[in-house]
Amino acid sequence: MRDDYLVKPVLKAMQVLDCICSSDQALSLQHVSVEVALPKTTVFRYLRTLVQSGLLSYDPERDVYGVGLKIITWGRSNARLRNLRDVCIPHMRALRERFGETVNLGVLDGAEIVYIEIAESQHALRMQAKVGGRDPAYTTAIGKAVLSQMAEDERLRHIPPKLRARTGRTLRSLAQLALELDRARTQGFAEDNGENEEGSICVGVPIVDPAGAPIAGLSISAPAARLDAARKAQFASMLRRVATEIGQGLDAPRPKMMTQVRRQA
Amino acid sequence: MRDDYLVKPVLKAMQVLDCICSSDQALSLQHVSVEVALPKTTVFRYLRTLVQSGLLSYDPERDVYGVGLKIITWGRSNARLRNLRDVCIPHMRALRERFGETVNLGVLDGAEIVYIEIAESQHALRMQAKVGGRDPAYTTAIGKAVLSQMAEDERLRHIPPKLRARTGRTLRSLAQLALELDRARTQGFAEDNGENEEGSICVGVPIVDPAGAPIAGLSISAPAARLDAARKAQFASMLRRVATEIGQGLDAPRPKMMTQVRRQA
DNA sequence: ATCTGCTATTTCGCTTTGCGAAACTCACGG
DNA sequence: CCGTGAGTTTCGCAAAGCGAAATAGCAGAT
Repeated sequence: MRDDYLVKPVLKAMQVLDCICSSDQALSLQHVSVEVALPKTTVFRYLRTLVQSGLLSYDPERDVYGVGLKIITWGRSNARLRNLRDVCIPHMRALRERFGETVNLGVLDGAEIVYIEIAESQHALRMQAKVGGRDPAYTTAIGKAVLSQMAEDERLRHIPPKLRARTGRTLRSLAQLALELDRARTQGFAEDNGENEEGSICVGVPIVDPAGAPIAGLSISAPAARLDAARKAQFASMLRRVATEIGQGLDAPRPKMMTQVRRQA
Repeated sequence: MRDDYLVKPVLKAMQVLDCICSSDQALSLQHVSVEVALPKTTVFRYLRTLVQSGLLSYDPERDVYGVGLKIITWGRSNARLRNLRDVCIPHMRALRERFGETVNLGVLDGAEIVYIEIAESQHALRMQAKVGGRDPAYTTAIGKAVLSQMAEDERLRHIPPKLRARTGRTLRSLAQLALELDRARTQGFAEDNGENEEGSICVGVPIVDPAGAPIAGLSISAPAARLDAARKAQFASMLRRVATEIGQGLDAPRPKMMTQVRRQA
């Protein structure tokens, strides 16, 4: 969707917002200004405006801007994902209880997988992804599972032009990746043998909605030491069963809309 | 912080964003336009711009706009809160194991308490607040605990002019509330006897940082049937112990800043 | 105490560019 | 086949966003 309808102040303000929200600490005007490469005055105005809107918080003591609480509220309130999450959580908990390993739910965003729910293993040694965290799609089991369900052209839009190696095992070429995805599609699940994180193995399956679109992926991850071939196969078949069940339990892709207006201006 | 430096396009775009993010379903242009009371054309431009920035998602199939994934990522990445959460979570889990009831962590935002972490009871009958959810400060144990630590003038800025009754028990007058807050301060914990949710009882304590500012509150909630006076007292004393420990474990309120610039423009 | 170098604010005039009414397109559904 | 109601595009005006530069405020250093 290219566009001549972009409002520049908003675009720039969103850059500023992104800069602050992506940082792990509150930032000063100066800092933000150089980071987004916009004039100090401009950034100043945006920061004030964003604070006013409740998206950012301002600490007058230290003259720094941080993430506002409104965003935290929002982060949890995406209907489509909440629905997905609500459906998946019980299954994920059950899988964790049964196998004792971490279960991850992720969706594709551009070329990245975003984890939207995680049921953590109770083992002391466990994978530590975070809800909201991201990994390249092509290095993860979830990502590969989702990609494997896509048509060639669609797929390419979710793979970066340059495959960067995260570990020694990361696939380097598109050809290798295509092969791997084919294999994943035929066998019904994808694997990640330490391609994303050294020593961490994942088995992932796609979740496809009733219309056949792969909208998310489910995986179980564990340290290589705890995951031999037999256990991996067991995980895979269990994941597949769960994923198809979930897929059928999802809203058909045409929910109701626009019943009435609520809030006032 | 009143301001003459507000950029109107940004302000209005944030209204649009808020409208979508606060809704539990994706919304059409038309819908948003009437809800925020801005001309169709204007809203159209903002929506496009926000999609472009990755804050909103667009479903061309149904012509509706929803919350973008970026926001979910952001929601989990507030340094100050993450720090607070990281410190609190183990304690909260421990409390839940020990007492079997739901433990809530909330911070004050304006006149509301926002729950930023919850350790849920395993009882079938349990309180069901959600992370990111909000309640008026003056009706909750966490809110009252936090308010009780504030000076009179500061406090007033976090109490709405009109106290609306959530249940038959909700305090109706500022005088009553002031009395209750005084009691909370002297006894070191606050109570909510079904004032926020019928049949739900809470015990809450403030978490104060090393500088003495009440930055959050911790509470245990349970159905009235499971929470007699003795158990309530037990919870309160345990909560107080935990809260002081947490308070001391927090960053002293003057962290380091602005070491160097990272991302490029 | 004064200076110095930093930062956040404020001013100000230019003209960019955001605005929204109205015209247009397009897909349904009667 | 035309009406209805949605999203999209056009267009000309002047509101208002812009950013250089001047100012103020606050450190720590001299």
